[in-house]
Amino acid sequence: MSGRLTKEKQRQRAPSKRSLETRARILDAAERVFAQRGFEGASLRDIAAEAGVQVALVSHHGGHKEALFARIIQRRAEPLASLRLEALAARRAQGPLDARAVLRCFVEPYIARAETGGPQWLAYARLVAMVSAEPRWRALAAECFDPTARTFIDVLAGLYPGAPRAAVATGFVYTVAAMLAEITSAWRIGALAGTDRPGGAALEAVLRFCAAGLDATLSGPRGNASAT
Amino acid sequence: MSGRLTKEKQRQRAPSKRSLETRARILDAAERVFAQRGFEGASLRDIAAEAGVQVALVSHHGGHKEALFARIIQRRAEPLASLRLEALAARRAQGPLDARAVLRCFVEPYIARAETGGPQWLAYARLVAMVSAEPRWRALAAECFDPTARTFIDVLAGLYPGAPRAAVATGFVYTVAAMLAEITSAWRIGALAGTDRPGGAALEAVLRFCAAGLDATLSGPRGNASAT
DNA sequence: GTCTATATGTAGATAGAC
DNA sequence: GTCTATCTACATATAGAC
Repeated sequence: MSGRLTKEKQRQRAPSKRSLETRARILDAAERVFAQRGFEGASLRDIAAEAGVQVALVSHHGGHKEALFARIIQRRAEPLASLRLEALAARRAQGPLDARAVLRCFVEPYIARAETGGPQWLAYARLVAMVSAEPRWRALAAECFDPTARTFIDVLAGLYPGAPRAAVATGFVYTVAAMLAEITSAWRIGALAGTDRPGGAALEAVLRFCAAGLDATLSGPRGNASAT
Repeated sequence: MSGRLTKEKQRQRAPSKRSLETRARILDAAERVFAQRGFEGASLRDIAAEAGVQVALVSHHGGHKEALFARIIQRRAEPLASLRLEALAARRAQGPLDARAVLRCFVEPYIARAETGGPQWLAYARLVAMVSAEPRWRALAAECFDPTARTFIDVLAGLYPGAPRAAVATGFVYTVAAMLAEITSAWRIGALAGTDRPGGAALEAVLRFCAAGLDATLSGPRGNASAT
């Protein structure tokens, strides 16, 4: 009897290698299709076709549509959060922080993967932009992104003791917006400029803009709206 | 015969007052519903219900779904572009420009209406964020937003003669991203900060952050990625 | 201009064979 | 775990009465 139970447990807990590959293929396909067509615009049939499997398999591995979407966000949000927090800890060990260094720990893991991590990370970047912007995903965003965001806001607030926490949060959200725009609107920058930027410049561009913006927001005199 | 023709033309070109009101009600309803549920998530039935009319009437006034969406974007994009260009011309007449003054001419007409112009302008702000982010609306964005954007980029480029145009375009796109984030992610800023910001601070927050970021991007030495 | 009615397609979900 | 087949619901769009 115990032998039979163990066997059943093993069957539940150790999916075959083939099954795991299929599941990953489905999640990757869903990531691309959701990113390209939006949540409502992507049908399970599109996703199945992209993954090269039958429609029913998508439901089987992904659950219902909304659960599938949440699973995709969570799948990369967790390792990404770890990378950011590890970068912050490592940088802290090296010496005193400034705003640029803190922002770099947040931005760099994301930009580096979106630029060179292949189409999956670029697709994921689009999904993050969607989740951050649409109120529909408020709970998902809070679950996946807020803990790390709070940590970074805390650290930044520590660098500017006089600044109100709302101002720190504002600057942080603008930074995230610029970072997401860098990824999802690179085409528009190219179209408006008429020239291509050199590859690899994205991280430096975001850091330069946002570190200066944040510093002006948090260290300048407060409440003195200029007349211009 | 000419009398009959004239009468027909008049019928085509002078819709009744009631018709115009119905059309506006439909466009307003569509603006809210699209903003709340996204393009694909909003059904013509939802829009009809929101407007208090029959489904077929939405098609009649709005055309097919995609045309209806484009119409909504265009409806406010045109007056908004005029407001921005007029503000720029007026400010120019007052004396020498700096980056902050230029950005203010772009940002202020939008932020002011999104903050105090009622739910329609807030809904429209969300739609602009969608159009700016999703590749699907690339052509619409180019048509509605690019001419004004190019004008502002030209003016900014004139203020920083040494800066590459790609850098100016980058800073401008980050500014637009921050402005849109201010509108569509105010809830998130509040959630992360734990406190509400004072009303009316949005314009000043965006200007302070982006003017400093732009100045650092365009006036600093180029190509010297710091080690931190 | 506005309504009712409906044509036609496709969505998400699942039951059940293998 | 995977596939076939199908259910039910709702989408867009339009024809035609009033």
